[in-house]
Amino acid sequence: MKHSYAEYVPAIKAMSDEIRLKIIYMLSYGEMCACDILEEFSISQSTLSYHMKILTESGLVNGVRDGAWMRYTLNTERTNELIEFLTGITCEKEDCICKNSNKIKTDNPCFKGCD
Amino acid sequence: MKHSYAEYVPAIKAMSDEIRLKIIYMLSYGEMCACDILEEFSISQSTLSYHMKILTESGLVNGVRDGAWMRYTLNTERTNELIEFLTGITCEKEDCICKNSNKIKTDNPCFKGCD
DNA sequence: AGATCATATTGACAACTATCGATATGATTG
DNA sequence: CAATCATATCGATAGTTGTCAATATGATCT
Repeated sequence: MKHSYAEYVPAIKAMSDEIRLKIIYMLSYGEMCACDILEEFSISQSTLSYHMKILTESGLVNGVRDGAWMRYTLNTERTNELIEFLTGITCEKEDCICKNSNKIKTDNPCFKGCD
Repeated sequence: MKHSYAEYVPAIKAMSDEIRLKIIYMLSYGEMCACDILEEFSISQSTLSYHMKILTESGLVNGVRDGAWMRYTLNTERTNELIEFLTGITCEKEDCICKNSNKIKTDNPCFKGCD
């Protein structure tokens, strides 16, 4: 497997913040505009804008203008790619999730594999 | 699903660095001592020690003393848990990896699911 | 015990991050 | 077009990060 670690660093960095992690989770339920996201946090509007920029520039989140609003969605293609990457680099050998975690195996119809 | 985002932030942060990502990948192939890891990078010994501390304190990596050496292994239970968490928060709805990525589904015997 | 090897800690420092209030931009609405 | 609403950018600032050289600790081996 060929990995370009540096390529994924900005996306991982984008996820390494509690606020941004929550935003990702919120967006996993569907599209939201900035003002709706803002309501969920006690941060200033400029701070949210900063976080949204990091999320969109990392590719994890798509933002499109809709009139005065920004409509944000999760870029699930990108998040899936990231999870595949992380699965790949952590899951090479014997202790792999694919052999040892029956929990996710039985609970989830999604998890596909490691290598 | 109940998430404690803050709980995972240190581990994600630990992965948000190219050097540490590579170390994780190297450890996925099996145990290594600090001096072997050091050889793969052009950083000072103290800098590696700093990175290993972040990795072990995040729980992603186990370190045990073996005489003068430190033997490091990947904590796959923890990495699996993290991947399950990330899968969970990004994979709630329609565009989930479980429905759309045939690649990982067919390639990998591991990926289990989302929710 | 003294020398040596492997790793950790310390102190310094430049770069980066998260935050805010203030201000700017861009769109909508009267 | 003026007012207003939604979002972005700017400047300042405190805190965090990654790095190194120097030093300390801890183990091994004469």
